[in-house]
Amino acid sequence: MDNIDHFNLRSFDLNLMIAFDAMMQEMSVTKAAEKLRIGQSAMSHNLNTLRMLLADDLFVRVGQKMQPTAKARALAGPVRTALSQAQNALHATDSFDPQSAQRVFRLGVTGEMDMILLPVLMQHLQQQAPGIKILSRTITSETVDGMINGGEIDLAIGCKSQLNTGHFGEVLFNSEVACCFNPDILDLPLPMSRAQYLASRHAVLSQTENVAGCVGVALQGMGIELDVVLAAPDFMPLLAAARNSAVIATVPCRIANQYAPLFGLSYCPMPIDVAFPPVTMNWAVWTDKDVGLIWLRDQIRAAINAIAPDRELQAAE
DNA sequence: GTCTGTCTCTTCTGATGGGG
DNA sequence: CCCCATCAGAAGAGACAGAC
Repeated sequence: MDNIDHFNLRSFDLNLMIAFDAMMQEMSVTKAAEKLRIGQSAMSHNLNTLRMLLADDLFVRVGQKMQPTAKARALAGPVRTALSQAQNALHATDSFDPQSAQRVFRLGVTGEMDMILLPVLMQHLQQQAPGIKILSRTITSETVDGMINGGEIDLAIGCKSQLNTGHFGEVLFNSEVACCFNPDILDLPLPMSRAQYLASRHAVLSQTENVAGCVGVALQGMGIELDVVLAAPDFMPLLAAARNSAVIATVPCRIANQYAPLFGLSYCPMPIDVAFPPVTMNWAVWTDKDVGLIWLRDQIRAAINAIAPDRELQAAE
């Protein structure tokens, strides 16, 4: 604690970190102000103060939205962790020792997070909490409310930003997708063009009865029809299909980065700019008094931060 | 050492203008 | 038209000096 620069911290109001965190979640001065129950001008002033203190624009206006700069994105994780730790220090009424704790945590995760988060999270837990066990349950946007309300799962991680009242939630990262294909079967360049993407046949994720999947539905909203020939609730069948047939598997960038090379697939960013729902973490209000679960929540944040951001995706053969 | 009055600074709101 | 930045003014908190 002796090396903390109290002089600099004196000029940095903790509320500015809260304002920054709200901006990262809302990507809008107006919405962030509403979230913190202050006026838009006060929020704008907070942002301006942050810009001066950190010598960076932090958020730049692009059309109707505020886009975070590289520095803002780099600060997002550490700021959220610091706020969480401060909150824990103020509210914790019990103690939790990860090294000695013996406990089973029940995580509700979507297929995507199953494959992205759990390998990294387990690596963290093996080192820091050898007595902790994870019971992973598959969730969908339809089942998550009932499972978290019924106590079947402790935390829910996936693509659903709003649960019923009585829950806390936060955005972990924004979903971006990549196109994976077998270069021995499909003669496509890297990166492929929008026209080449639309002229191909597709394998997409779908957790509903709709064969168009979340990608097809998002494109339908833009007036674009995708030729979907395979819809599956998990990503492995999509990548396997792309390996064996002339289809493009559209999957989250993190999945493409980690798993496309294992299937011998080439991949590149999706050539159409589509806004998908962000990946979120949700938990019931009562769990906020559970220091063990708060600790796990912070481990999940750390694991997410340890995974390369989607924006780093480059076309790869 | 404690209390009180005054000044200064910070942060807020509401109004308004400008950019996309 | 929506949203952000900026300005003027108000309110509250903190710093400081003087009185007791």
